[in-house]
Amino acid sequence: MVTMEEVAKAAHVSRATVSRVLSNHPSIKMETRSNVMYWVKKLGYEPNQVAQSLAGNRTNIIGVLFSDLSNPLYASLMAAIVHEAEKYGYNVILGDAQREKAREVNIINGFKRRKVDGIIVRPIGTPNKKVYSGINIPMVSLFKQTEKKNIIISSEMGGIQVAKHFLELGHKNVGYIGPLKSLAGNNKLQGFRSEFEKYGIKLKAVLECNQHETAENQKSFEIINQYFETHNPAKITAWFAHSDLVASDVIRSLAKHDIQVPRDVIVCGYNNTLLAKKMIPTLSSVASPIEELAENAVSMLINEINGSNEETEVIDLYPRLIVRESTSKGLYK
Amino acid sequence: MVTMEEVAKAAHVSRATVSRVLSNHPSIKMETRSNVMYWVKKLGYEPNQVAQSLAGNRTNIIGVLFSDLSNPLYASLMAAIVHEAEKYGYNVILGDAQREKAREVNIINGFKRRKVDGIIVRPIGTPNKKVYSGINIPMVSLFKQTEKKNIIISSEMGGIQVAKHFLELGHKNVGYIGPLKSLAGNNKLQGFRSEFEKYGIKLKAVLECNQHETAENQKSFEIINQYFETHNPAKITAWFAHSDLVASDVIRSLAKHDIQVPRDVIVCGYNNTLLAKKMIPTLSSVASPIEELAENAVSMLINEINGSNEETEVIDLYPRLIVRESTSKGLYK
DNA sequence: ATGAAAGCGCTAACAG
DNA sequence: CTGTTAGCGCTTTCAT
Repeated sequence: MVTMEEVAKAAHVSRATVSRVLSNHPSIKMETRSNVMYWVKKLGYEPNQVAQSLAGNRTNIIGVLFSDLSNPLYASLMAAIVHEAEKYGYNVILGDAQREKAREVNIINGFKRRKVDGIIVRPIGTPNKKVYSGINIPMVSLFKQTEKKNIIISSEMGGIQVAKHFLELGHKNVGYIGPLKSLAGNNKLQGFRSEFEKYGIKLKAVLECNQHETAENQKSFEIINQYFETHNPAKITAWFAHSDLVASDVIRSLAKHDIQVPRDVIVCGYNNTLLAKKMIPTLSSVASPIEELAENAVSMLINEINGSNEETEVIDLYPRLIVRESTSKGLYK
Repeated sequence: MVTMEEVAKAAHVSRATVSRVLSNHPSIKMETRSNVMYWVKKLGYEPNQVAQSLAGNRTNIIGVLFSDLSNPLYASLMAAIVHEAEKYGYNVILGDAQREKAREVNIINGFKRRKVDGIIVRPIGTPNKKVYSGINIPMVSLFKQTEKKNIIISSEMGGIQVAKHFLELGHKNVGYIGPLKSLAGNNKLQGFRSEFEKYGIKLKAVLECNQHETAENQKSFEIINQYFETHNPAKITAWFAHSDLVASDVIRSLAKHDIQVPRDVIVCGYNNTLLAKKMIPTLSSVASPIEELAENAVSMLINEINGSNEETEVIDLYPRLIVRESTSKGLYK
């Protein structure tokens, strides 16, 4: 392996000079610079980042921790973060807590031992104060608020947009299906409900399903089927599902009862996954601004790494409803 | 920050001893060990992995490089690799070449500067000999063969399985749609075709579409539509699509022509994505053994890191057809 | 069984 | 503008 020492010798300068040339230090004569660069190239020298990290007290690595990478939303978010970090010359070390709080702590401790310059985390459930307040390195939390920097995507706003869309299409018999206990689920419902209440309209059904975002979990299908056993499936003409997966289950159940989407009933999902884009019918869905989220998270983090203020801060991002076939037809009753 | 030095002082031993205790060196008296551990805990000492890496000449990091993370298959593979690596105490640094060869090289060079202990890579297109042969650290290639270690998933076998399935259902008028130029596409087709040829059956249609695995790309939809303009859509009763996305387009186009799947025509996809699991109808699809792939890749790599043989090696994994609604009915003509 | 000492390859004052 | 020097925090012979 070629070391800086060897370059220095070949170029008849000190290691310090080589180091300066490589880090574009201003006080270097053009001549020395080109001489050094000549030898750097000639010898094929590549700096050892581990040594740089130790000496420079800076790794240029950020740790990214997800609550659950099997959720496709997070998988694409992760890609976006990697791309964004790369622009700033940062590498990403990845952690997946797989919905287990214990892992969450372990992974964060691992990040610390690695001396990552900062952490981006999507916490599991309600962020544990003990864990998150005690983190003494730059941190940005996604989706959940902590005492550090935070980027939130307003689920309430998502619900409101869907409600407005349903209202425009003239629907008054509407239902929601999704989790009620989780914060995100609750907020979606809040927004959705409040918008209808402005017009004195009450939700005709609120079905609870606290399922995880995995394809194998069929709970929501059973729940909606069960509901249709005792209720006329055609009565509610517009369903808001808390995820695309659940929306797919709703459509499937409706189909089982010979109800067509969107001809008879319309359905809206959430997350704008592949499924929404390619299902038949394609699914209207609320899209989170993934790229924007990644950009904000990375730049916010790097600002803090570079020593900007360290106070609590919250950025609110808004999701956007993407209308597709599944809500493409109004009923105008 | 608590350093090893401080622990050593507190415990009245040398740093070497602390180091030995922490790395479970055998020649340490029980008494010293517990004394040292007492102070380690008391002071909350956490080893600095950057320093360990520099001194120990080993980072316990593996670099993982994908050709294109927007492909959902790779996103889940990545999660599996992260989980697997964690079991061995390794962290993963992630790279995404985004289908650009130039990035591929840059990222690999970045990995080298980071002194990763090994690299797992899914190369873009045909692996560039210059790039891949010259990598002088342990490496495992996924899906494509290089002169290093390789794990291949036989696409040919996937095609064969689909063909067998179609044959069992009595289908003789069958078509393929997918890329012909890429290796994987070609192999799928080879396997599919050869199985039918055993029975003297020729494929009735082979449609080329070299699309990327992104939801936005509608090319395959146009291609199949175009085909149906000049061919009776009901004539081919079984389609093999090279991906779930393309399969979805086929089904959509058939629906447009009032052909129902699977009642009139059956369709099989590839990759076993979320889409396949949740579409309506659910989609039969060929699943790659992601977990197995991750396990093999990581253990193969770590074996090489730990100095096992360094010869070229190839592991062949087989995909598995998962039958769902879209091919659930035979025609028995 | 433990300590002393020599690095790992680089950065960053401090001097000149 | 460049060189000298002192580390960064740990591992690992080589002694004892």
